[in-house]
Amino acid sequence: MTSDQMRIRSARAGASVTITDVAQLAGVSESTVSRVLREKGASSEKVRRRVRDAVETLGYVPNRLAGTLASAGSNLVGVVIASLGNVVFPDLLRGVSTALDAAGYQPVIGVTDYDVDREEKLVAAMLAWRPAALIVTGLDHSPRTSAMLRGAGIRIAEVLDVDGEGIDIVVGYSNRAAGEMSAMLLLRRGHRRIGYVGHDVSHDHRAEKRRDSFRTTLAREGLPLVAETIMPSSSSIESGRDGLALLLAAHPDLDAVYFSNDDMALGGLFHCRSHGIGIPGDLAVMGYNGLDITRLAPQPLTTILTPRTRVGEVAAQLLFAGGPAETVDLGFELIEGATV
Amino acid sequence: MTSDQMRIRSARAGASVTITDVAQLAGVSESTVSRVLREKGASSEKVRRRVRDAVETLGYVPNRLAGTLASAGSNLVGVVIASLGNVVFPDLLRGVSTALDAAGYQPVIGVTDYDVDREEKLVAAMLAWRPAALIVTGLDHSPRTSAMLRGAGIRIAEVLDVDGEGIDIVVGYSNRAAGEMSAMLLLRRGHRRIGYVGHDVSHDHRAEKRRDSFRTTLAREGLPLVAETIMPSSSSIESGRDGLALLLAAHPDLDAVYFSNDDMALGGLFHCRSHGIGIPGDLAVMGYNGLDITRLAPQPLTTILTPRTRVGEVAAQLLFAGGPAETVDLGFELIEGATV
DNA sequence: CTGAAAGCGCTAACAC
DNA sequence: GTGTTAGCGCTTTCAG
Repeated sequence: MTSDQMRIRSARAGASVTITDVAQLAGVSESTVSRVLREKGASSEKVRRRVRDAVETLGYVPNRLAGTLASAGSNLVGVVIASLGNVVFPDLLRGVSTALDAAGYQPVIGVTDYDVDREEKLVAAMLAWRPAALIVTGLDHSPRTSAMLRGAGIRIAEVLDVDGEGIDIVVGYSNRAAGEMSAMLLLRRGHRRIGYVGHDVSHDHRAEKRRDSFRTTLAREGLPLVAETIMPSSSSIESGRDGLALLLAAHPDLDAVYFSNDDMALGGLFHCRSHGIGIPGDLAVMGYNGLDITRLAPQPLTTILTPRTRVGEVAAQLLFAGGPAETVDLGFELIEGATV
Repeated sequence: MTSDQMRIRSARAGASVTITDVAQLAGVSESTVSRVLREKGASSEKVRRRVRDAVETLGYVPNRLAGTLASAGSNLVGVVIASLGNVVFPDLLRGVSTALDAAGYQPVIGVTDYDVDREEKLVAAMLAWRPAALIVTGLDHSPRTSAMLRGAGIRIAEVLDVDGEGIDIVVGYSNRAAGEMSAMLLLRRGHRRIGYVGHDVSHDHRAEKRRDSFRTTLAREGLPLVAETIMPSSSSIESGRDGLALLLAAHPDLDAVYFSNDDMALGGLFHCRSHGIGIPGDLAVMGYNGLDITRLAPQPLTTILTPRTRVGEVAAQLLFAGGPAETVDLGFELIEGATV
């Protein structure tokens, strides 16, 4: 290799400058460079200076792959969420990201799209990076996923749901309680002919729990659900709008409708507004999540505000707090808007 | 160590079963296990079976750290976004995640909160994991960040903006063109006393470009911006609402207002509705982004729809397409709603 | 305070 | 087809 080739090689080497290169340039051993860089163990001011200079001129970026392999212990935290199309998850991520950041960890995210098999694959893939911990959504996993999580030897946080058995740390709120509270509110306000409009919840266990509990509560109180429309797609404004249209076409006499979440409810409100249906006079509407928009609108939606960002924060903190396995129910807040 | 201790150790070892353990149990060499697992090179059915069984009974999860270090080449892709509080970024991530997924890569995300220093730190941190490629938002970086990106030796995609010089791959749309188009539309519709309500754009270069171009265009057409209100916080419905209130208090005679984005514009609409200001009769309102809600509302907002999810997809694809450095302008779509 | 040596768990030639 | 031998780039004892 000519010296020209070498120059080219080192120029384009970029990220592949190694600790050996730094050591050579600084005229010290690799272990010394390592110590200086991690500020572990003592070192003389002179050596530190030389190492720092070498790092600078070489543009050395430590290879954490190698570092982690050698020392065992990465700062990666896997975060497996169900979707990015539902504000709840970005909100959750925001909390996670903030807390992880403060603790020096970095999130690696994966999106399951509510698919159990994808969750399984994702968890396996994350585990392969030997993350420091893992955050997954919900308590319902495939047996293999559960087995992997249990056997991973790292702390696991399951979030956004507390209705069920957790593996280690669980942070969330009760979707069942939310469903029940919604039913009770509608009844208390005197509504008697109640319907439900939902998205496809066959894979969204949390929405399913809300619906089941809502139904059960109504039945228990002697005023069972009159009718329901389940849209085959995931939740969206559009789907809420169309869902309500369908439901009302078949049951024009309903006096209240519970939606699977705020996006759906918003669609419902839009339908009513453009069809001259008075709210809550002609029809009461209730949602779930407490999106900013539904709370700030001129006619605020009656809904339940969930502390999802806080859930992310708390989960991320608990992961590294060294405490025992525990379930933290952060609760939720009923927003008595103007639509019920 | 007693056999009991060993059992305990291996039981809790969980993720730390190594390829050596598998090799031993299967009665083959480590390289054979490696080959079987990666389906590279030939192997007899018998051996494959034994290896698979061993993997299963041991619950072996390959360590990608080691794998990557040995083979050079991870499947991680760093994604640096500005925020999670603005729908644009989750939407972008959705596209990225979909495309990456299809290609067998995994996103590692970092959030800068519009802070250049945090961006610098994040880029360094991501580079330390030797990602296969990197996606960053915008074209405006600190000199050190730019240097790192250039010297990383991997493909870089800069997204959501095409107004400026890119490093490698650039996918987005022109914020300047959007600002200009908005100004021209308002003028064409006969508005003459135009104001602007924005969030703090000192770190949000894309919003800044829209505003500057909007202003410049108005001035060029001889009808300069009458007044503007800049809220000190990041964009939100609340801040748009309060911003418009302030602006109108000082300039009640405005006939149109351009907002820094749809969230802000929504807040403006809410203010108008609760103060009896007719839209677009008394005041025209224009936003930017084309959120679902603004398009589906009974009175759809006049705005510009940006293809952010597609941007994410295209960027992720181009990263691994092996093509040359290029800039892809995906354009945007003017949504002529009912508020102008 | 600093250096030498031995791995971390895996892949990649190269033999056999 | 399968095993052997070297590392990948770093951290970590353990000497000195």
